[in-house]
Amino acid sequence: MDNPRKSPTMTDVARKAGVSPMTVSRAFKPGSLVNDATRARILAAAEELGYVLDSTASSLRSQKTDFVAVTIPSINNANFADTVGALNEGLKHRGLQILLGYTNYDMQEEERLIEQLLRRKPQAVVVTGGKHTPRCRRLLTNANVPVIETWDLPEAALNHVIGFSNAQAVQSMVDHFVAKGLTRIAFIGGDADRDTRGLDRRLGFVAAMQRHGLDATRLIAAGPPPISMREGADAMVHLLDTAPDTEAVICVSDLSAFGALSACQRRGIPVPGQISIAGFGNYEVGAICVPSITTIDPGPKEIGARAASLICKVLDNSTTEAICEHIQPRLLLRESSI
Amino acid sequence: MDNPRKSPTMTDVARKAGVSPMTVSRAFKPGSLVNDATRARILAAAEELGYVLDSTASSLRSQKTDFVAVTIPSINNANFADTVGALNEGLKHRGLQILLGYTNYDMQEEERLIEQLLRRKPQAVVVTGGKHTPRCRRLLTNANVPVIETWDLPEAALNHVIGFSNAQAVQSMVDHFVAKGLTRIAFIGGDADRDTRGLDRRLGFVAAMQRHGLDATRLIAAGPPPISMREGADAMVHLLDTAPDTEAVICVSDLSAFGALSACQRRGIPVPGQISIAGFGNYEVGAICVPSITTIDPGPKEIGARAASLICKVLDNSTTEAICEHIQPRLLLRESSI
DNA sequence: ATGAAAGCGCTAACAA
DNA sequence: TTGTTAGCGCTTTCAT
Repeated sequence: MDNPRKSPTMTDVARKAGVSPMTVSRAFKPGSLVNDATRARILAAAEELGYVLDSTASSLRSQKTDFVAVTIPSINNANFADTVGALNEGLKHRGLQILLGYTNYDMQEEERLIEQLLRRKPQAVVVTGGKHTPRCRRLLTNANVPVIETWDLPEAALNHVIGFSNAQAVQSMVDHFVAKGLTRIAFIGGDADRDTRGLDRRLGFVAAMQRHGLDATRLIAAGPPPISMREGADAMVHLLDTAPDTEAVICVSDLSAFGALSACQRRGIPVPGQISIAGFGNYEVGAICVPSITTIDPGPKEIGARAASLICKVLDNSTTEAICEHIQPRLLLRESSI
Repeated sequence: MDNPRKSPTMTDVARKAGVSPMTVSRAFKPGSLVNDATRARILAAAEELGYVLDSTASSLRSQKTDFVAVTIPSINNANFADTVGALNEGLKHRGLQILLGYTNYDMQEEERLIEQLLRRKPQAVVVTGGKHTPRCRRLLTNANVPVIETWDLPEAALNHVIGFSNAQAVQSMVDHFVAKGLTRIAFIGGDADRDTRGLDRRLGFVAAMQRHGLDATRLIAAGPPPISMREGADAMVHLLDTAPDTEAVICVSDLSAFGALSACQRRGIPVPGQISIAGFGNYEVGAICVPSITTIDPGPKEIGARAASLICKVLDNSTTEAICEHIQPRLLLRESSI
């Protein structure tokens, strides 16, 4: 037996198969010209030796890592998970492997993460959101790879964009409620200084309310993101205590909306009889619960799928032109709102 | 201007800072001995050039990739997301980067994924579940890196294990219901041939029912995994139609349990008044909804945190001894069961 | 269809 | 504290 700590290399396989290392390399590359019999002999030798191709060496020599770096605020969020899932689905056929990082809704953390991920020399970068630290922007620009900002419409795009306006989406929800005759409308969201998409939604709420000449001060800050069900429930309790005449609540996400709904149910407050509730994101819970929750579907999977297509296109053509694709969020009216 | 397509290398930085490439290398390695002034000069030169360390080359030379390969059935599952999140948290301080892959509850896909991930030469591998194709087992064994199987207690462990018995956990739930005097108990889960943890839970249900001398044939197959809220709701409708005298339902996860609960609410069937419901996994929805859902908490974060600790320990000591850590799932009694 | 030579960018090992 | 040499395992390039 040889030393089990040392893995076999192409040279070992080549010797065993009676060919040169170069031929082994070709045998492992799908589209290349190797005699069928030779290839079979090589693959058999490799299997017998337990040989596994070393992508590290391959990447260094060919200057192609087949990595795509992706950052999302949190791993435990079904919306971002859907985007990453669709992205992965669209990339894996090309042999592209996602390198995933979590920013924890923090631009400083994003900067650290991007710096670390860029060292792996990804062939494309997909980030969530359109706001970044100056150094992060510099790092991404210098990297000379396609960058896609998602889930937002940045003021100054780094490169490509696949997103939508969070503010506008919420404005359409406010318009819907106002058209139904509701005027005392509240917003439940996270603290303003972290989650920029959540902040944009709040700003959209305030802008729309002011446009309608309505009171835009029923703003419940539910703490630092992520704002999930528990935070939504607590915020609703607070709202019911401080502004019991509220007619409708728009929540930063379906998760907090479901929490808010549950808080109403525990207090015996009919939804939508006394209060209408709306969320954001079209999470599964909002479609299944009773009453189902009115929401906005920003198409998380579509964002991921389009990002994958764009990456593939750019890597083929090496197109330099920056693309900006707008996703149109859909308003889904359900039982939780009149 | 130089060609923007070509990134600067250590040699470029070294020339600019007036030192040798080796000193630049040391300057970028946190714990190493470089004159403070020299290091400052080097980092300034690097920043000015927009230099980013190339981990690919570094990994090849040092034979340390700082990758940890992780496979989970689905990205869109809060339990596995919690495990990966805790794993990431425990690894990032050491500079270890997770390489994540999704098996889609398919052992063939897992084999393909593991083969691809092993080419990246990870320094440890964490897989979900204890059942794998023979070739997958061979690949993992040959890789000569620590392997951790999680979320299960494998019959024949590959190496390390951090898990629990899915069957036993569900048996304890059955015992609880039986002790309460319930006898007509059903199980809602996915088709038997894919999700092995789900299958184990079903087997645990059947074993416990038979041990109590009860009818174990109220098994609703909700289709191929992932079984989520929609599938749970549909399965509950089917159950209510075919076995309306059922007193309790145990679901393969809290998501399907919540779907089942919603189906009952739509039919006006009181829970737990007429039917008790239990889930698995301690997802947030089950804690927040009304009534809250009785469940089993298998400690997803604890699994991830322990896996991270184990990896760090093994990479330090290069301990060869295989560890098997049992997690004790906790029964959480809530409002959905009497 | 196959092989030989060279080198991707970095760091281990040794030297000063 | 810093420098020199060599080479990690593979693939590009050129040759046959």
